[in-house]
Amino acid sequence: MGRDKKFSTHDLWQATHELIVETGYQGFTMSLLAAKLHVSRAAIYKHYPNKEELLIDFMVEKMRYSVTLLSEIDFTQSFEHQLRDLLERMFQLKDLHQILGMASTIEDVSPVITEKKQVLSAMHHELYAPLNQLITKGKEQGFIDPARNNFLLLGFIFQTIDIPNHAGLPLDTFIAEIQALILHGISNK
Amino acid sequence: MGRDKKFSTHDLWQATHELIVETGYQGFTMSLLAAKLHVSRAAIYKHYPNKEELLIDFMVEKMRYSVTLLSEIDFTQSFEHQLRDLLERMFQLKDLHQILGMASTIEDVSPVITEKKQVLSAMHHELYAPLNQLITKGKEQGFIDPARNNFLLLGFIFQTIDIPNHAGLPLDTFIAEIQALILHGISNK
Amino acid sequence: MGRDKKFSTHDLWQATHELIVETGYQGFTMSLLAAKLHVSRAAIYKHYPNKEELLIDFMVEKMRYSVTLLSEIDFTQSFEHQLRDLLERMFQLKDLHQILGMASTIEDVSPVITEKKQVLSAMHHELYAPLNQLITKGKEQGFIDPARNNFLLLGFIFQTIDIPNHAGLPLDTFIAEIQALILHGISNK
Amino acid sequence: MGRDKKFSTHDLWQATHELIVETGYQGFTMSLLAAKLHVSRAAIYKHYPNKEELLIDFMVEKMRYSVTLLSEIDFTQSFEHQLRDLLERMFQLKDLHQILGMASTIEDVSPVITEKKQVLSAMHHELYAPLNQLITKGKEQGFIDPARNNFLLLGFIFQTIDIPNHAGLPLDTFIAEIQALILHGISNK
DNA sequence: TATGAATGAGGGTTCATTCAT
DNA sequence: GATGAATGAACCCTCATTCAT
Repeated sequence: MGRDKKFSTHDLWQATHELIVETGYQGFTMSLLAAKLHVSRAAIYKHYPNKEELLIDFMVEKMRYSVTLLSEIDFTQSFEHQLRDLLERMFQLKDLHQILGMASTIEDVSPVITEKKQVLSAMHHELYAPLNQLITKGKEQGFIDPARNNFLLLGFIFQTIDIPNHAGLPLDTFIAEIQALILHGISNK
Repeated sequence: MGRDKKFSTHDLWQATHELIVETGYQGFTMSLLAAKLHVSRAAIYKHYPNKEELLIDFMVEKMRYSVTLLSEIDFTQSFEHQLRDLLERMFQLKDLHQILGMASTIEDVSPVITEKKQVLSAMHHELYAPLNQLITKGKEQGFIDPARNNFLLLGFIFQTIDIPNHAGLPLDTFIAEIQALILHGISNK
Repeated sequence: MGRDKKFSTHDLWQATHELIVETGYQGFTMSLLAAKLHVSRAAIYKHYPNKEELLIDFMVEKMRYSVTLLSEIDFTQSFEHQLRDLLERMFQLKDLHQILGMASTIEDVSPVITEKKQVLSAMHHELYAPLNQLITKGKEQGFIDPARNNFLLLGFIFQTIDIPNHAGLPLDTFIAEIQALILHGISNK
Repeated sequence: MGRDKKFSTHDLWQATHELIVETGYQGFTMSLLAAKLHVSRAAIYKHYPNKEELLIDFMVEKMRYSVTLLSEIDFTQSFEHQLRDLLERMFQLKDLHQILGMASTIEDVSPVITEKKQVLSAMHHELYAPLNQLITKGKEQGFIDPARNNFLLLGFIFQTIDIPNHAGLPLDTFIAEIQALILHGISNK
């Protein structure tokens, strides 16, 4: 019963994803979202009780996907293969990283939000785990100087992945280049 | 003579800078800016006809400063010293880089804005010039493989500089680490 | 077995009554009403074309009941018994009186409404009839000074009945007290 | 400096008073209020940060005035004069009583509201004090049976004052009639 | 000149009502 | 015949901007 839906929850998240990437958190409005979905603003409130909860749920979902994706890495590979594997997966998560950074700016309009923000924060650590694991492995196997600060290396990798592909390289080449930069920087051997 | 101005253009830009770093582009409001200047909102409109133009001009000004700062590098130094010099200067411009990234999100509310955005975009290239020059030098002197794509290397350096200092390293150490990462990546020599 | 029974007009009025007492006219929403009936909002529109008409009809119905109840008084009783009888009946109509007071605030969204509001207004006079009759009787029998204004006495009785029972007296005692106040006011004999 | 005000705080309260009497709490909207003041909705927010605070402040002010007015009664008068005095004062406060009844329905949108609601509640008791005092005096002087419940008598007086003057009696006569009804009810002496 | 006052557009949200299955 | 989905108007509130002193 009831008439056909004009948009599914999946559509909603898809549009949310696009919009948040385009406008950022502060520029994200229900009007724009509704327009993207060709739907009235009110219709969105049938799915989510308010903007904050919509965004938080969206982020949690994305985060869950990210954590899963990164945790599925085969840890038995060689260091270099594992790095390559990781990079490829992180590429799929590209704007996600950006999106998740916005989580902290979501206002605590209800206890539900506060709670979900904490969940999100906790998942952030899970997200780092495989990377940390890889760095540790690199240190153990002599690829990385054990004296180096893990936070710094983590930040370095995250930042490097976000290099914009202004040169328009094919994805494969681009990833290979990124990997080379991460491993050896700009210097000639 | 007229009465004393309550705030100078310099004050205005100072306040704008602080506010934009604190709140981001979308969180930037004329109310907050006026409050920071201890001035009425209306007063700001004596200087600038609207928020967009104020921000664009602010960015152009910052950009001009950045271009100047980077162009003052001593090009006669060795590659490594020049890199270090450059990094230190880029560190001074840190939140600037972030600020300039917002330029594209400024709405084209008038042709003046559109035009100034183009000016800004053009200056972006000037900004890259010293970096590009450095890379070229590196290639000539055999530090960098000449086959490598300049855009990529540029992006790499910009991104690496933006690594957040979560580990809380002292600035000097931090810059040295950044330089090492740029030059050699995470690998052990 | 069969499906759940849908709601009857009686259910509708029952729920309307409860809801309007709980929330008042302005707080009355179709959502709340539908929830009380365990039915979709749309279902209610099968019975009534809009909120106003529903409420007006509800009020007319209640009014009809009230008129009937008050007109069934035995007019052959003594003045005092008749007063007591009347009071007891008016007590049964307590929240009704309150409800009917809201009628004037219903918006004239359609001519039908306007018309029914007039009907309601006319019935108001019928409602007063037994009371008026009683007052007249009281005047004839010397209980009430014939010079007194009937409207005033009517208003007095209506208001007195609406005294809130903050003291928490048992109903019987409460009615007796009300009657005493109506007859003799606060003065000691 | 700045241009002339289109409306003063006094105008605001005047309009608030009228509107709340006309529409009740739930029907009270900022749009209607702004319209009554021939002003934009936004302008009102220069005076009060939100609807609730406006209404609560309005009520507190009215309550303060009421408490003052009632507490200025000369307690040395005879019981009957004091009653008359009180009634006349309560007549001035007529719709106020109705207004204050709405206080409890104001939503607690901020701690400020919650606090002011408590203040209001406390003042309510102050408001009753002179009436209570009068009743006690009446009991002591033999005008009122000491066995009678004070709450009931209070309620009775409040309700009686709210009798609508449908008969259109001149105020003086009307008050005299009210007093007579309070003292002796409808019965002939 | 700088200001306080006012405004209109737009943001989030709710609600009566309509639509289409 | 009842439902879930969708809508538009209206609500409260904020913000960039203009007005008039």
